[in-house]
Amino acid sequence: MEAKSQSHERKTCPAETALKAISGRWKLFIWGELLTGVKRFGELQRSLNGITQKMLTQQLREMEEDGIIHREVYLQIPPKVEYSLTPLGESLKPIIDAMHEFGTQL
Amino acid sequence: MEAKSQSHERKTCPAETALKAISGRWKLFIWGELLTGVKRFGELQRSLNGITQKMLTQQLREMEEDGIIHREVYLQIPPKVEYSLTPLGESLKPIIDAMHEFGTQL
DNA sequence: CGGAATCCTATATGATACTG
DNA sequence: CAGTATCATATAGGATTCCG
Repeated sequence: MEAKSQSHERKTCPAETALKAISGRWKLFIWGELLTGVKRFGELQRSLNGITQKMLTQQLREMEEDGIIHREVYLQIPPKVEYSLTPLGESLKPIIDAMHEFGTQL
Repeated sequence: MEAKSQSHERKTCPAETALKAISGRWKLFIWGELLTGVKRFGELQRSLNGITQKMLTQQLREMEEDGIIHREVYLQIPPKVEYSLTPLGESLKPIIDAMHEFGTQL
C-alpha cells in the first residue's frame, strides 16, 4: 500500500512535492502546535479542535514520512508518544511565514 | 454557488488561505507558464500536457478569483482570451522558489 | 494512551460531448 | 477558440467501533 505514489505518470516538480507535504486539512495546524515545542498525541488532539484520532494519526504519519516531524515512542504502560519538528520541519518557518503574509492579502 | 466556503466553521488561517490558493492539480504549472509571459488559453492547454479544457478553465477561474491571474477577453471572432500573472501572482515567486528548494530535500 | 479497522460522505479530478 | 454541461472515478476527510 505504498511506494507507488504517482500512478499515471507526470513529471514531479519539487515545488509540488513540497506543497503536498504541507497540504492536508490539519498539517499546518499540527506544524504550528509543534513549533511551540514537543507534544504528546493527546495534547495535539486537544489542541486541534475537532480532529479525530484517525486523522491525527494519518496526518502525523504522512508528516513523519516526509521528514517534517519526529515520532518518539516510550515503551511503557500506559503508552506515551511524543511528536516534535525535525530541523527540516523547522526550516518550513520562512515559507509558512511568507504564506501567512501572502494569505492576508487574499 | 459561492460565498459560503467554510460550511462547518473553523478559524481560517491566512497561511491556509494562501495554501489553498496554490493547491490544485495544475495551478503551480499554470503559474509557471504565466511566469514566462502572457499566454492564450490554447497555448496553456498545449503546454500543460494532459490537462482537459474543463480543468484548465476551472483552475484559471479559481486563480482569477484569488487575484493571482488576470483574464483579458478580446471580443472578436474567433474568440481570444489572454491570461497573465497579476502583481500579487508574481509576488508568489519567492514563496514558490522556497518551496521548490525545500522540495528538493524531500 | 495511542492507536488500527471499517464504513461512509465530500470534494477533486477526469472523459466526453456540445456550443456561441 | 475558448469555453459549458454532464457523468464517472479517484482521493481526502470523517464517524464509529475495537484493541494492546
